[in-house]
Amino acid sequence: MTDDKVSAAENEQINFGVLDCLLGYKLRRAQMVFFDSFSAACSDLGISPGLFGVLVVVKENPGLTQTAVAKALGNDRSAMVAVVDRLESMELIERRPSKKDRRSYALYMTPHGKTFFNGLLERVRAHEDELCQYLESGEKKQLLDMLDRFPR
Amino acid sequence: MTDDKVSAAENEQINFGVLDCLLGYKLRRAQMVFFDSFSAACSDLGISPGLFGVLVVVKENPGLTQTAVAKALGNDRSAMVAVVDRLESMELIERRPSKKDRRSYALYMTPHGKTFFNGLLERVRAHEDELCQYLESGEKKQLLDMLDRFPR
DNA sequence: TATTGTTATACTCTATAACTATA
DNA sequence: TATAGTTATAGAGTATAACAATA
Repeated sequence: MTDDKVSAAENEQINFGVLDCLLGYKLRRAQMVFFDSFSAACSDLGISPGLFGVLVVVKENPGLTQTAVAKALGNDRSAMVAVVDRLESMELIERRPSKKDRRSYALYMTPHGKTFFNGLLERVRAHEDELCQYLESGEKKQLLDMLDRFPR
Repeated sequence: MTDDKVSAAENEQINFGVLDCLLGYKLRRAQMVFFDSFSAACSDLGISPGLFGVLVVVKENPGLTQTAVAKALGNDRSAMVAVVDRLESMELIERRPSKKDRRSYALYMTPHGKTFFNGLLERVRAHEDELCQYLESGEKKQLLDMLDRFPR
């Protein structure tokens, strides 16, 4: 196939119709970009966006139960089991038996987890800054503010 | 459990730490809200956000191949097979043998598909407007513009 | 050789229901 | 009776590799 003679169907621009003004579609596309970028930056450390969220919440709120972390992040508590298993096997967080309620665990970040998290956070910030180059000064704040307004 | 005496761990506000200023996290949360709203509005019609995207692209670009639609929407062509099967079984689109290339199909929306799409679009617009109540005048345009700038 | 549609496969994520031990 | 963690399970969604037909 030559460069100056490609079929119309291949060369033609796609018409996205109503998708071009649908927030749901644009949010999904943008989120895919961020997801891929995050993965490229952190997958060699074994951390996905979902695992990162759990790490942050456990770090900032030591002693929370699995169910409380799941609720905070909008996940189901059944899905937390494998996540906590994995983060515990990486020795980043630990389950401690709750003293008040023998049904539940209190989650804590380990000392190694805190060190690991510092390096991880550098990667995450770099990935974030990389993508924020497409925003003008002040726009990131506007964007975060708008995204925060959609109710859960 | 009484209302005025709940445990600190349950009542305490969660500290989201760095997540509060990470676009990737906020985009995911917002997208989940839109996804759930879309599903609530359209799932009884058997249409998910992903199927809707395919419908729009086929409607606006009659005659595209499956691979071209997949590329436009950022999906893998192998995933298109089940999607087109389903939309064809709903008699919304149809595969026609391509005249130029006997390997591929040209995709078209059926007359029934066009009628169906009009009703579907009303639902989608209502769902979009419902969520846009949380944005001030002019902000939706700003938001779409910013989301569009992140490169694919 | 390369590409289209297809199949098989697998992996992640997510959601539901049911079980146990505790409350 | 209700809840926490767990398990099993199933459904999306997504990605890879390979194949037959065709280019």
